[in-house]
Formats: sequence, C-alpha cells, structure tokens
Amino acid sequence: MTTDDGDRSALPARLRDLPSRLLSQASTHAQRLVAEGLSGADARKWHYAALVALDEFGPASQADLSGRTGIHRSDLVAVINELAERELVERTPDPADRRRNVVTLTPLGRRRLRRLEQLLAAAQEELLSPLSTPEREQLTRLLGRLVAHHAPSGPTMGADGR
Amino acid sequence: MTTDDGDRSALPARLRDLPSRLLSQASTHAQRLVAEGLSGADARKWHYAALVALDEFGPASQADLSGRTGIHRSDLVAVINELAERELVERTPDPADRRRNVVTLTPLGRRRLRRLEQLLAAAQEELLSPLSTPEREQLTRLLGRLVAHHAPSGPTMGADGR
DNA sequence: CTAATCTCAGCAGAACTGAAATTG
DNA sequence: CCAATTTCAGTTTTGCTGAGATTA
Repeated sequence: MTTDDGDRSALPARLRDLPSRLLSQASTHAQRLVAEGLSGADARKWHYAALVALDEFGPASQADLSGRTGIHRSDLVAVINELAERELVERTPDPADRRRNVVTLTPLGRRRLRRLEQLLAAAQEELLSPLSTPEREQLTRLLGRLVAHHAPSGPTMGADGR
Repeated sequence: MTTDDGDRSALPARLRDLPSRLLSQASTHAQRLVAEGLSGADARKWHYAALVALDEFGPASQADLSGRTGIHRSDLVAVINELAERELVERTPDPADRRRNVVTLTPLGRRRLRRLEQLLAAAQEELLSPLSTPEREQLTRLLGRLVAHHAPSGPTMGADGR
C-alpha cells in the first residue's frame, strides 16, 4: 500500500543478524501468536500464568501470586478481577490475616486451564514450526541459560514475565 | 522490601520453560543492555539503525530509510531530527522529487557510527556471555530461521524492528 | 484525480510508580 | 510506630493510526 513490503532483504546484514534484534522480533511474533491463540478462549497470557500458579501451588494470596507468575502486584488486581468475573477463581478475605485475599481455583477454572494449555501448546508449535525437535530443545536450553544468567539477583525481578 | 525476590524458583516450570516466555524475557534483557550501551554515546537503537542503513546504501529518502531499518515512517521524523541536531546526518530537499528529503551521512556521522558499533558489540557480548562461540552462532541461526519464517510476506512488515 | 512523501497529533497496550487504606 | 497487602490513579515508553499539506 504505502511504504515498504516486497523488499525485506533491503535490511542491512549488520542489523538483520544482530542477536538483540533477532530476539526482539522473535519475541514479538511469539507474543502475537500466544495472544491470538489464547483469545480463542477469551483469555490473556496473564490469565494462564495465574491459573497455572494456582494449579501448581494451591490457593495463594495476591502477593504470592505476583511472585509466582511475574505479574506486577499492581496489575494482578485486574487479572484476578477478570478471572473472578468468569468464575475461574474465587477471591475471599484470608481469615488468618485480613490484609490478604486468598485466591482459589474453581473446578471451572481447572477445566479452563486444560483448554488454555492446549491453545498455548498450539501457539508454541506454530512459533517453533520451522525447527526440528532437537533444535527446539536446544533453542529453549540456550534461551533458558541467557535468562538465568541475566535475571537472577536482578532488582526485585525486573519488568518481565510476558 | 515488598513482594518477591530471593525466590525466583517459585516460578512453575510450565511458565518458566515456555519458549514464548523465554523469548520475551531474553528480549527484554537484550533491549535493556543495548539501550544502556548506546546511551554511553547519547544514542538510541534507532539512531544506530538509521546510520547503518545510510552507511550501507548511501543517501536515501526517509521512505527508503523506513524500509531499510524497520523504523516506522511516522517515527523516523523524530529520529532524523535527533541525528540532524547532532550533525550526524543532513536532511535536504530532493531536487528531483520535491516531496522527498534526501538524508545524507556526514563525516561526523560516519565516525559516530564506528563508536556505536563498538558499544553495540559490547552489549551483544554481555548479552551472550553465558554462551560459547558455537552456541552463540547456533542461537543466532535458530532465531534467524524463526523470524525468517514468521516475518516474510507479513502485512507491510509488522510492528517490529527494535 | 490518484498516489506518494513527510509531518504531526493522538491512541493503545504494557509495565511501572507512588500513595492511600487496611491490618498485623 | 513500622511493615505488609490490596487497590487505585497516573506516568512512561513504544509502536501504531489517521489525517493534513505538498508535490508527482
């Protein structure tokens, strides 16, 4: 239509092959595929993260959930609101410490989590489709070492989690 | 302090090992390292991209530069303003087509590009520091194949380029 | 008249900051 | 009095949309 397209190879190799740039582009595609996949069940990635954490560790306070998902304490409020609206979790005051809410997975939430797992697996599959199985494993291993190297002991955990 | 830290292992493996999530976190670290590195020369990543494209292909219109860098046509205005302020490029009307500006690299711009190359190389080095040389090459190759698979023929080029 | 170029003004999503209210 | 938890209001950053003015 207007500007570009049809000439992606015009990108200088110095830019095209920069690891930081490749990571950024790959990440953008990944987030798009995940968002599109989860939207098929009216869900966002943070919904999945919260449901997984509840499934894995059982009922938790919002502060716990923040630590276990990487969702910012301040954004978790909206995520739990949305999950509670859909009756996937219940938010009740903690009788033992009334500053806290206890967030609990409902049976419906557990079933929904199964569905999200499937949609998410399909998104990862599409994301990694150009790679063989051993290549996918290697990529995951290498990325895991990168983030393990840069994340640990960072200030409070950094911004991420997407 | 407040919430987390000191317990990064609290992250469920289902979240921790998701390729899309690893990509996002790795990308975030990469962008931070690049921004910090380039800030040592009062530059941002788009400055580098524009200077590289001009160095590689010679003087260009802003539309050309947009295609060759991935900078959005609308954001390129500010980038060229900033580069022109620093006298790294010159923006002059194109006599052959007066809708266009011709952007030209100045000698100072060429010298600055050398400096940015060094800062950027240092950032990539720090980013990839946990990996051996063959591992770095493999990571770059795998990421290149991912983006090549998902980018080509996309609508106008997509959002990315960071 | 249509299309391309440059420019600007403003939107949208995402993460973060800071602080108030409540409770320990 | 100090600290932790939840919540809200607002800032910042980034890429994008839409439209106006100019020229082909």
